[in-house]
Amino acid sequence: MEFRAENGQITVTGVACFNLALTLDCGQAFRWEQCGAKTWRGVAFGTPLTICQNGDTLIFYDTTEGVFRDIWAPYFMLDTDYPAILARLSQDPLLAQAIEQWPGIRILAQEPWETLFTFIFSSTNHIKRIRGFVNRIAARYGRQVGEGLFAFPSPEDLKDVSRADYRQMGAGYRDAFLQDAVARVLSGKTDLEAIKKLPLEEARAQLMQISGVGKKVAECTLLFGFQRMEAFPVDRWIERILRSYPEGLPACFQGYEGLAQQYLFQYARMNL
DNA sequence: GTCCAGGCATGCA
DNA sequence: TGCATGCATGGA
Repeated sequence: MEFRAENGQITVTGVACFNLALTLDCGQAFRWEQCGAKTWRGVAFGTPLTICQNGDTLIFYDTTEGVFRDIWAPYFMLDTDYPAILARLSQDPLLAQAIEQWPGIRILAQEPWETLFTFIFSSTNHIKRIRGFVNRIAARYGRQVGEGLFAFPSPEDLKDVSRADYRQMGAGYRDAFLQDAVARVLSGKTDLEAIKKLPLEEARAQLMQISGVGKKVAECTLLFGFQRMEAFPVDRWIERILRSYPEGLPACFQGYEGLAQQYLFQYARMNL
């Protein structure tokens, strides 16, 4: 990855296999808004960002080299060799088709807590509604970090939020789930830092101790929040597309099932 | 009005 | 272990 810093912005050139709009809007993250033809605005790790893509060039506005190195390069996985990974996934004909149709979807390295919380809310919800709820939560309980921009609230920030509060904000029956997640993390019963280091099976089992977290939400948390590329969330859409794989997942997915899953998710939502 | 959504917990066989 | 059902809500 090559980049240069000037005038308070970072310009990264020669970025291969990257589609900013698809990556920010494919249903893995819910806090990015399009604010121009090629420009998006959002917050991650308590840090606001405006970002623009022009071909294979990315421009990060109002940031510094330090913040770029510490937060945004890892968040967008700019050092990951996507061309090599996608070439391998393309050995599968259906995935090759999905990649050709929607090239440049990347996995975002999101915060574990935010990922866990938002995917607990995601069950039997549309992506649009998830976005609305998550942004309401951030605006009400998160620290303001810019004009109309809020950090996602920490478990500490949410410690006094009642079930009635969650209901009032539209959580529906998931109110108790969200409260349980906050309580477990605050009490240390769920240790997200420790889970990060566990083997996949154990990490999943730990997450599933939280009420409202089943296998699918756990896999989403592992994939999007812990960068476990071998995690494979199965929702209603993936369930449908799995009929195309009666023998199970192809060997070429090995180690990157989660990235393959994100392409299949896009393919299924747009084509089925 | 009807159907559905990045599911899960629970009860029952 | 596997299947059926209820769950809140708003977008399409």
